[in-house]
Amino acid sequence: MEDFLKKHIQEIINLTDDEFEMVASLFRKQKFRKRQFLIQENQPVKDIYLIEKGFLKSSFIDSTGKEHILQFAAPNWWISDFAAFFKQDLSSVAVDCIENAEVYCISYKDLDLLCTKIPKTEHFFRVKSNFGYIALQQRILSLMSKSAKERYEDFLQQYPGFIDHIPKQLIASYLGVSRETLSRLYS
Amino acid sequence: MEDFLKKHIQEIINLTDDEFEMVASLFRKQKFRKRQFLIQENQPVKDIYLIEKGFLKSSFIDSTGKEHILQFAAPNWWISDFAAFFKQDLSSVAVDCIENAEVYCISYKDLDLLCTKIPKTEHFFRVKSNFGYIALQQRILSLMSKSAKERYEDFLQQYPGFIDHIPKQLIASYLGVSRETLSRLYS
DNA sequence: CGCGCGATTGAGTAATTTCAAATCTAGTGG
DNA sequence: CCACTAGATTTGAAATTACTCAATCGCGCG
Repeated sequence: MEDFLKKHIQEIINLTDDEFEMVASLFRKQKFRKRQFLIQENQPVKDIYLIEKGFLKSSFIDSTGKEHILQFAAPNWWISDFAAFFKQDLSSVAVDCIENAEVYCISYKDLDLLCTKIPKTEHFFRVKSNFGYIALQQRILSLMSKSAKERYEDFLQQYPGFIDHIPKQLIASYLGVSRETLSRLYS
Repeated sequence: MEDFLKKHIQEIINLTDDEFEMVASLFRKQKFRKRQFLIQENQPVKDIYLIEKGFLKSSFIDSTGKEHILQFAAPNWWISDFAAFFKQDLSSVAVDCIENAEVYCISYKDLDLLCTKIPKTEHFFRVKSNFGYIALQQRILSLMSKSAKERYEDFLQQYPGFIDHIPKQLIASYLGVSRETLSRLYS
């Protein structure tokens, strides 16, 4: 039934059926429509979300009103305002749907409970966090050492499935350039 | 004896004396001198390092030969080529000392062992990883949404202890601007 | 004292932004 | 099925920002 969840977790750890029962019981399934917000600015962040279907983004509006994309999320990716979630603070980042989406979510309390009851799940989330860290580090290096064109080509190569689902202006914002500049890269 | 290590870990988890014995037995203490490398490019990365004394940096040399600072590390900070370490791959990042340093290090195998034997330590490293992720996310936002001057002022405010230990040209590289630009900010 | 390292300054150049307008496209309601 | 519209992309031109290259300056350490 919760086949998606099971497969996702078993890419990293092995769980018994009983253990998985507990895991599944702590996740809730939710559906959202395009342009709908999962998290808006300045609100408590209860959950982190694992995407089963659809595309989402997390973004930050700066003091001049410009939107900066922190993250895209495709199926099998996690998304939230992780800073606010882990510090149990108010959000400074918004999360919304680029396409209709179906997600599994888990609350801070339940995540904590899960990690305490089943240490293997704590391992799962440590590994996920490590890889998230590594990905962000790569992105910082890319922002600092590469031209807009190189960053765009790397993006296309690294996430070939994204281009068909995400408007170019959002990709521009993710890459840290204006949409005009991105548009001019191949002209 | 390993008082530093104990204090550092107990900021996040509580360990019994026996548990701490095991922890301490898996860390090794090392000393390095200014300009000495802990990790050089294209080598296996055996360890991650917790700084007791001194200042270090991790940096990446791009295709044009320019150095980009990924991270500084002061006492109580961890440093390594985390990407290479967690993927057990060759380093693409170098780690070296800005000042003479004393560090505790632990190998991949021992870290794994520790997390398996004492689940609380896995929690410790998950929390550390989460906070590392959050810090990198903040840095990405800063790189994308702020001017060089704002980034510099944020840096000074966020890490007031660093300015006395780290040459401005390295700070410039960390902030993603040329040393000349940083020098011109207040003129 | 001299050398190496770090910081500064100047001038010209390259890259990207901003603002404005035009064009293209996909989805929606009639 | 078409027309309309909002969203997305492209293009142009001017302005801005930061970079590069080069030279100079300052200083602490051996």
